[in-house]
Amino acid sequence: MATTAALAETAALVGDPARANMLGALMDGRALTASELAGVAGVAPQTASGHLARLAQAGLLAVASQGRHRYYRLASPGVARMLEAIMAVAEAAPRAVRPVVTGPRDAALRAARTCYDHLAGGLGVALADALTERGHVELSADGGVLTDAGAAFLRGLGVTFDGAARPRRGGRVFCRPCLDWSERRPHVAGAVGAALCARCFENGWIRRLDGTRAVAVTPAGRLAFRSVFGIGAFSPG
Amino acid sequence: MATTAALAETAALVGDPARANMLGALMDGRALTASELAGVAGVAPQTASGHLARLAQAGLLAVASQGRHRYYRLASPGVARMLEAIMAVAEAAPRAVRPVVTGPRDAALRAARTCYDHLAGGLGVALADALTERGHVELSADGGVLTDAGAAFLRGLGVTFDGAARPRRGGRVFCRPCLDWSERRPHVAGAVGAALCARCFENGWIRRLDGTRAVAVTPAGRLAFRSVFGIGAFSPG
DNA sequence: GCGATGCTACGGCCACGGCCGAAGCATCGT
DNA sequence: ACGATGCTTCGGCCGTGGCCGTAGCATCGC
Repeated sequence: MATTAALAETAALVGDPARANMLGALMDGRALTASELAGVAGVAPQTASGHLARLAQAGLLAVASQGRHRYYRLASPGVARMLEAIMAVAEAAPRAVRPVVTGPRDAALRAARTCYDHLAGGLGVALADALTERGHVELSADGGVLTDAGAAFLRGLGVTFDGAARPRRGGRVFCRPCLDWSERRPHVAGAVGAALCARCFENGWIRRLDGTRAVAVTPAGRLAFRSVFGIGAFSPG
Repeated sequence: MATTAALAETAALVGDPARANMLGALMDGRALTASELAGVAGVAPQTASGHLARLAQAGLLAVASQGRHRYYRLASPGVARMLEAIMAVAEAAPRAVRPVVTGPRDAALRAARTCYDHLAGGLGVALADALTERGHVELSADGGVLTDAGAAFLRGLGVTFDGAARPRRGGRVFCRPCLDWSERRPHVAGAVGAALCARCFENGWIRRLDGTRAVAVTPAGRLAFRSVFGIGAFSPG
């Protein structure tokens, strides 16, 4: 069976620590230069170059040359989903041998971060809880849906999603649940999650922290999340 | 960041051809013995034993001793989803270098097969199309839902799903869409897909083909799929 | 009890692949 | 035009890990 060979090839690409570091750094959906990726991977530029070429050729990364820089990003949302799925399994693994001291940077990641195109961590889960509590979304392990009330609510916030993601013939707007690796609970992903996240950035409610996936809630955002969603403090862990 | 190390470890486990063959053989949800898995992997028993021990320790496989046999199976649906996600990315890769002669066995797999606990391939997609056409389910890339009419329809067929999977407070029954690697289109997975698949086996509409994931449609099944779902012939490729 | 079967543990062989130094091209700045 | 920067290619070193032969332990059949 030829298909398991392809399975092994793709998995082996992710299975190298240096490449895994690169992919992890790209999971927030941004594009990074080869040098930056060499830095996060902890390898020399020429080593990183080889890794990036392989990842691009395999269709995991897309590359855009711009001046003398080359920007690499995840080739598709499917790649991000794959990485999520692997991390979910890895996280579920018996942790016996790995107490893992979670440093301060890790704490920031757990509090609030982006996950390719949507929000995750404590903030992401709190938003999902608030939306669920008010009947705006319904989530389960198998899927999720944005209710009519939820659609109206988000429209009121100025959140817009392209019509491409909604099923033809006036069906429902689905929102993909994404299992959070730190919270172990689902949060809102898919087109709805991406649009909501984008709006939060536009409104200045959150901003990126240094050069990582972690995001910080601004003072304005703190007010907004409290008044709009009823979120006071969200669990940092 | 410690999390990318776990990502790499898990991916590396899948990234070996022998182990990938084993995992692929287990994707239909059955449990196989160590010897059988050594056979599909094409390695000696002692080599397979080492691989299986590593996969089990990492939480990818569950093992049950029974007499002098040891039965290995996927540890959770999450592992199956991870493998699906990797195969989806691998399948989307530029195929330039790989014309891949699809043998007769491959053709049977493409026509109809199980995917952990539900139906995939030509039959799975045809069922999803029929259910969608009649308004019984709605599917999109981000999620899916079983309509009230669909729930009644499946109840009439004797399909039963446990209440655990349905969200609390009388919400909708979701059905997870699973991107088919051969058809490149979504089919019905999740709790609904699993229950429907189980019912098809119970009714004798389909049966397993030799020792693979492929299934054959019985004469009775051919009649049933035509009369109940309006499926005449489903695409073999 | 005895051999056969299924599985696992150990040891050594070997090769695939990651790593960097050196060198070669592009592009940008002045 | 010149050097500096960013990226890639090539070549060789070396360690990790897959592989099987041999051996050891449990279970089954008679």
